[in-house]
Amino acid sequence: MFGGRPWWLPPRGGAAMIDPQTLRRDLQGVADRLRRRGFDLDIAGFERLEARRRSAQDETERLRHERRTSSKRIGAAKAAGEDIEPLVRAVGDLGDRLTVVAREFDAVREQLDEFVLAIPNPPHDTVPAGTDETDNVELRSWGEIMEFNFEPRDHVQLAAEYLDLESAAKVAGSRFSVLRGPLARLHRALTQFMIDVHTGEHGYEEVYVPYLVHRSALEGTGQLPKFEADLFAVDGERDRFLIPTAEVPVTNLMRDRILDADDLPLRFVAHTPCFRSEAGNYGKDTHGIFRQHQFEKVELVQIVRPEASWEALDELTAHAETILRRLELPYRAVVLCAGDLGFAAAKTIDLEVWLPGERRYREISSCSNFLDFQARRMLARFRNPDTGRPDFVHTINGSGLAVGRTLIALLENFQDGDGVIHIPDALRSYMGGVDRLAFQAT
RNA sequence: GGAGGGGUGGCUGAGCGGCCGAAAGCACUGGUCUUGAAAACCAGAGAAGGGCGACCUUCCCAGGGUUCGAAUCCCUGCCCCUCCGCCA
Repeated sequence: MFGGRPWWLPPRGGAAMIDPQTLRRDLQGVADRLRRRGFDLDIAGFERLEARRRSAQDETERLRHERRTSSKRIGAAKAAGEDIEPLVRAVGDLGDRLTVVAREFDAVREQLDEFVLAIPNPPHDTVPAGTDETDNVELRSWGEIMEFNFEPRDHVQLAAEYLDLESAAKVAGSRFSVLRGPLARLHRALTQFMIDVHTGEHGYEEVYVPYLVHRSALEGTGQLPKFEADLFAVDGERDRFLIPTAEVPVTNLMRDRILDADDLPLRFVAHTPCFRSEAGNYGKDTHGIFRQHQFEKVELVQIVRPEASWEALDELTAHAETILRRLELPYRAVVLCAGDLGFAAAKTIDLEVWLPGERRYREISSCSNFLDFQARRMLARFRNPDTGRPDFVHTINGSGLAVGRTLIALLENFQDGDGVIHIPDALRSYMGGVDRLAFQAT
């Protein structure tokens, strides 16, 4: 009614993340769980806002009720042919008083929305304690780490002939890459292979989605409002951003919907470029194409009923692992500790592939269960047949896999010391049948 | 870019400044009937928020305005559809 709320924002009340009821009922409990991930919830601040909200809402609704009943009475009197004037006069400055308190109510609500939108998802109980990646816990590992009888090269050395970082820098700056010839084809082959496995064997529906999205979509999945610095905004008359992951457009397909329970679970796979400004990562991974402003990713998204989400996380993680196994790439799965969790995730399992060039495991996929955190923000619901009422769905996603990093892993793991890269069986049909690529390594 | 027409509940679709949270149909839930199901008939049922509760408030694309009172009237924005032009 008052205050400019941009059209692209979700309806008020949907703009929560933690269930506001839970927040009010068990503020201390929520604060305790959030502390595990290093988030300090301002309890006193919240209670102050809540107190203001309560009185403002109370007064607003009381005045509205009064206006409603008076107006009805006037209508009835008019219909009966009576004199309306005294009744109209009795209403007096009701409208003005209502305007004042309603403005206060709106202002408080806006502050509450802001407050609540900035609260991350509390970690699930099974998430290990810890503050950073050194506290993550390995769950399992797979594959033999290659022992070379020569000094393994890294991907930049191996692919030098077809990896043109100078040209990329010339046209776009640092952290961009140009791949040529067989390298570009290998990159494309990987993408096709991944999508085919997920659609053909894992039951995912392939979707093609926008690479530019509204602010509201990013709020829905949790990248905004807190992490605007990580995104590329597009200058122009409207608020649009390049997607940092396909998770954003794909998960938001369910925005503002009430799904049939029979339609769940939904499984989507999308191949998109991803754009990240990598602000705050200035000195990190500057070598090669490991960390880029633009990269390709095949993303898996599942929309499931609440009771099915933990099983779905394991399932989706296994789907991503399938790609690594088919490509014969050694990897391990680690569960992120509370302090290393992303803003919206309740639990995350990272897949880390072995990179001989660095002699260590590096992240190649990140699979998360968001519970109803994202669903609540974007109003994604299903009609619960048990109650007949709409309930929030749970959302899960993960990379299956990051294509550029898979390319790195392939080059580094399957080098033979003479500039020859062996192509794993699973990929050969996508490479026109060739089983090796010969590169002029430096 | 030019000209028109529209945005109403899970979906389709009526709607007079007060009797409209909103007809009707579909879908849904319960009941009758049936061995069971379907069909038919009867009944119920929108969403969000607040309150221990009786109950109250909000919501007809969004924002603003007129009015005692707005789904309905006015202004602005967004989106969709049709036609013309342009274009991959």
